[in-house]
Parts: sequence; C-alpha cells; structure tokens
Amino acid sequence: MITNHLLLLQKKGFRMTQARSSILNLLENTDHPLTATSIHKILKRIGVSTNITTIYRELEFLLEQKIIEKIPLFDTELHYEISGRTHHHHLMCTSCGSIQNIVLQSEKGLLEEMHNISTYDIRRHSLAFFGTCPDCT
Amino acid sequence: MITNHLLLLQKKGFRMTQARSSILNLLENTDHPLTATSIHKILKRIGVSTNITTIYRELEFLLEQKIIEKIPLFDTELHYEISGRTHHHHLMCTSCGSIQNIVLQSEKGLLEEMHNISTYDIRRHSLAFFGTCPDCT
DNA sequence: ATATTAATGCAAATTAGTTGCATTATAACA
DNA sequence: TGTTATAATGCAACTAATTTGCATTAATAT
Repeated sequence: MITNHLLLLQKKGFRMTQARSSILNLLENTDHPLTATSIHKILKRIGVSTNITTIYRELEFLLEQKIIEKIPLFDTELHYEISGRTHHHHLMCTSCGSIQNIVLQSEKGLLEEMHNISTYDIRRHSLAFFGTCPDCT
Repeated sequence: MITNHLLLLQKKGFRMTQARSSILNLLENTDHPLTATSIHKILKRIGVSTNITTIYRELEFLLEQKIIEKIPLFDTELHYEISGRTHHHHLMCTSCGSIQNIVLQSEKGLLEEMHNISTYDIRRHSLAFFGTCPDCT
C-alpha cells in the first residue's frame, strides 16, 4: 500500500523501498508504539525479511522526517509510533507489557501551567501511566 | 553520612556497605534522576571505586525496597531517583541532556479523568517535558 | 539502457544491562 | 575478641539493544 507519507517522501527525493513502505505501513496500522525488534519480528512473520540494521536506520530516518515519534517507556527498549495522530498518551501494563493509547480531555490546564512556569522552549511531552491490566489482575 | 533509608534497611537486616551508603547519599543529594553509569562516574570522581555491576545490583535492590524509582526518559539509558519526594515531573533539554524537576499544581483533574476512563489498576505515571533549555537556545 | 546515489546487508564494534561463581566483609553471637 | 553465616562484591563472560564501516544492490532520473 502506498501511503501519503510515502508519497511525501518521494516528492522530497527519497526512494520507495520495500523496507520503508512495510515499516511505515506497519506503524500506520498499529494502534500502539512498537520497538525496533518487534517491528523486525512482525515483518519477518509476514514474509518481509529485512535486516535489523535497516530497521534501525529507517526508524532514525523517519524520526528525522518527523513522520514518527520516539516514546520513552518503562523498559530499556525504545518505542516508536506514527506522529500526527490525535494527541494521546499511553497506558502500559507492567505485567504483560501491553500498551494502550489514551485520549485525555483535561490536560490543557497542565500544559498552560507548564508553559507559564518554565523558560524552556518546550517542544513535546510524554505522559505514560503504569499499572496492571484487567487480564493480568 | 548515615541516612534514614540506611537505618531502615539495617533494621530490616540488610547491611550498611560503602557502595550502598554512597549510592543512597548521592541520590538523596541530587535533585535530578541519574543513570547507572552517571552514578558510577560520579562515585569514581569522589574516590569511591565501585564496580558497575554492584551499582546495577544495588539499584535493583533499592527499587525492590521502594527507596528509589525508575524514570523512563528520552534516551536508551534508564534513570533513577529517590522516591517519596514531593510529587513532581521532569523537564529534559534535548540538546544538553540536563534534567530538571517540576512541580505542577494542575494535574489532579488529569489523574481523576484517567482513573474514570480506565479499568487498569494504575500504580504510577510518568510525565516528562522535552525542549531546549535557555542555555542551549 | 545507463548513471547516480539512496538504501541495504553483513560483520564487527559499542553500549546497557545481566548472570555465575568465587571471594570478601558486615554484623550477629559464642 | 574470635568465629560464623551470609549479604554484598568483583571479575569475567554473556545477552540484548544499538551503531558504524564498507562493499553491494537497487530505485529513479536522464
């Protein structure tokens, strides 16, 4: 499938390759952040044999292009997700590791307060909740 | 220096060692989260030569004892800080990597909303802001 | 078709974190 | 004050995550 992101990249002079399109496709059709190794495994399972190095390089490239975002969570591995979706946060089960997206209505005040008290040029934030999911309780 | 945490551990039957007391002391007197390697470097600099393995093991132990907390931030390395301080969040400069603590008044509504919409047993959350600090602008 | 160079694969290196095992040292107690 | 039990340590080797160099392949413009 050829997505808007892919067309945009092509317009900028970058190439449309199997690795690029399948990684993009996977991230676009997954509703929670993925790690490099999980992307690697999923692609292998569906018959796209891509080297793990390529995945790391592609993720770095997509980050630079601001097509994806880095999500710091509780473990050592970094997670990635498509940017530009409805603004949301994450809820992670510390028992099974599953991650869910959450949309919160009431964060406006928090961000305002933050911008008032800080002299930093704040570009983004990450908010994650940790607990046990119903299945693991 | 012998701290309350150390005395509490002694009361529980754990020993007071140089590694334990210096790691605890460092975390207690630092106002931002530290990584295992940064702890290692700082201790070396002040003349406490502790093996990095010991630091990892001690951090794991202090986590189990709920004396410290794990802070997921933007980079690959995990950060740790003393628990039980005034509830706060973090502001990280993506240019120089410095981290600052932030106390926000207006997060109550957010947490209430979160507990209302979720069926998870939520134990903690982490909120971090990322941007450029005045020095790096 | 061909040329340019972006993208890839492989191997090797680096960095973060973990594990096994023998040794050391803290603290309890005879 | 010694003796003892075992918590804590150090070292080496290991695993997992990520990065780098370099030669090769392949996407696109001409």
